[in-house]
Amino acid sequence: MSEEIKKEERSLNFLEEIIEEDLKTGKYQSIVTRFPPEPNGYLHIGHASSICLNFGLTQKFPGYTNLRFDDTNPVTEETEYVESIKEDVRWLGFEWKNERFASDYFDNLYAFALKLINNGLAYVDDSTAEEMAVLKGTPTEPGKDSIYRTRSIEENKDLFTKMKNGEFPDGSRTLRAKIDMQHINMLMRDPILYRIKHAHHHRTGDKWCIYPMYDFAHGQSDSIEEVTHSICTMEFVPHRELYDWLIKNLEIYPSHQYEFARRNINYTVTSKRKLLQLVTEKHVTGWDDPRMPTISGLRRRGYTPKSIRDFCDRIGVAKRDNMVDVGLLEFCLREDLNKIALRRMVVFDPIKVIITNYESDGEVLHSENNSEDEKGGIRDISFSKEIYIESNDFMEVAPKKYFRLAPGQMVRLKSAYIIKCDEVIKDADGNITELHCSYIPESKSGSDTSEIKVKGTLHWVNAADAVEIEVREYDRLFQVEDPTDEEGDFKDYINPDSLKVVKGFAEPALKEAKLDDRFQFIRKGYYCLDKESVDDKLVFNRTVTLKDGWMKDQKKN
RNA sequence: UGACCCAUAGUGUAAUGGCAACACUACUGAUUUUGAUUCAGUCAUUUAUGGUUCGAAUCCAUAUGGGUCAACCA
Repeated sequence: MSEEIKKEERSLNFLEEIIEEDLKTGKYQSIVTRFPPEPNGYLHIGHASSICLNFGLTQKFPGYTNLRFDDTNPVTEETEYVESIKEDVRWLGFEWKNERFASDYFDNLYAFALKLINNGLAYVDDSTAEEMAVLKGTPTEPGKDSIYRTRSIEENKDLFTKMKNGEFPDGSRTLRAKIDMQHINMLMRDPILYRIKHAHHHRTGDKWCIYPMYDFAHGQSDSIEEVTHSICTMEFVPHRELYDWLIKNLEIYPSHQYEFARRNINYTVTSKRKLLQLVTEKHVTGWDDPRMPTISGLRRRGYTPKSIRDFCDRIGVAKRDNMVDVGLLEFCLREDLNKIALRRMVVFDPIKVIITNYESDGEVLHSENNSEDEKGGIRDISFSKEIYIESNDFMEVAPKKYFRLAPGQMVRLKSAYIIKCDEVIKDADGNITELHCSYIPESKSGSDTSEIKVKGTLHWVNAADAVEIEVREYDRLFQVEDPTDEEGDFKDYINPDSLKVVKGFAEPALKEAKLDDRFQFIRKGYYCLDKESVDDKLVFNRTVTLKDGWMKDQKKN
């Protein structure tokens, strides 16, 4: 209830305001949005923002959202990407009303082109790409008309038909809109509508050898689907004039384009071209490498859909350039994981502890799966005379306010007993080999009558049945906030320590881990099973560390 | 050297002519069988200058700064 109120009270973003106004004035009874990926790469965190926006709008207001693949360039697009995109959108928690492809509309688009030709608003140009570039002018100089601009309607029709019929080689001719070569907006200087590409299309096969350009497909597809609010990023602002020109001259359903600023996140890149480079040049293991900002990478890393949706919600939408701190993404992640992750104990860099006064063969203790979740239940953990603790949880010479184990100092073993360090055992070279401790029998977790107060609680594992696991510790992929803004190649700034593979000794309960489980290795971080994990070699990914105030203090001093 | 877009704490978003708000980060402190979580507190004269107005982050003008536009990519 209180959450609902909070939602209602939250102010609208500029797109929601536009929509609310459109609904209020009766311009629309309901709205239609679309998420329009090109199937030439995997979706990344930037797309998640667009997905949440487009689908979120039609959850908030009456209407629906289509998934439409912008597949007008057969040489770069593949079915593999279509499938991954669908999987990612679903995983994020959204369902589209209609699944469409721009290629579904190739016949309509061809007819639209004919209509423009018939109205004297499009012509076939025989210029080469180089000639066209010269005639196009520059942002500060007007362009010049092509000599083919004045062809007759009949000739244009004939030539365009022959283009379609495959009578010309690639690149030899284009169909262009006849607008204004002097136009201040470069996109209005007779933009190319169709180009010849004798290429196999992932859906239409070899039916076509001419393919429409983005500007002659996107807005038209919007219009065919009666999309009311076509939302795209700011770099398309100059395209809007052409978008509107085509809709007006084609006399088709008037969809409208609105632009927002794409979200940038520091310490990563979100450009398909750059991500593709990271994959093909093997800087990462693949599109779903847990260091990648792709949806599939984040998924494998252990991010939850909820945390990503929450992140997109929190960063909002506006029109100004931005660089969002990846720390916010991690905050959203931790917030969700804290509530759902199963607590487990794993020791990474073990040091043996012998509990000298523990006489029993061992016992089974109990620990809550998640102290944040009353319904999370408890699990068994075995305890005995020999255990491992983290070697950096012990210091022979402890500084002030060190709450961990040190000679003569007491700590609690999580869900077990309070122990005191009596003796430090070393080898001939002076390296610590084990610690001899004594335990307080009355301090057993849950039935503590010792009245001893300790400041520190350590995680530990039972030496006898600890399971060795592999842990992949991931860190940010880049060393600088904005790799594309630095001198030289962005790849020069890749963090060489973005992956560290370490060993861990886990409590046996982790053998039951499933791919969808989320764990918190107590006092360490959040982890999940990796898809490469097998029964006799468990592999975990570190999703994100726990916040570490102690470490921060240490670094300051 | 044109056109267009943008400018509010370190970061991201609010305030729609009337007390600059929320979240993250950072810093203090409390609680804690995770140095986590949780809780409490601290951190801005809204890019600049001028104008309109009883009153401006908001409207106007100019400047400054950042971004976009010259693919047969999307």
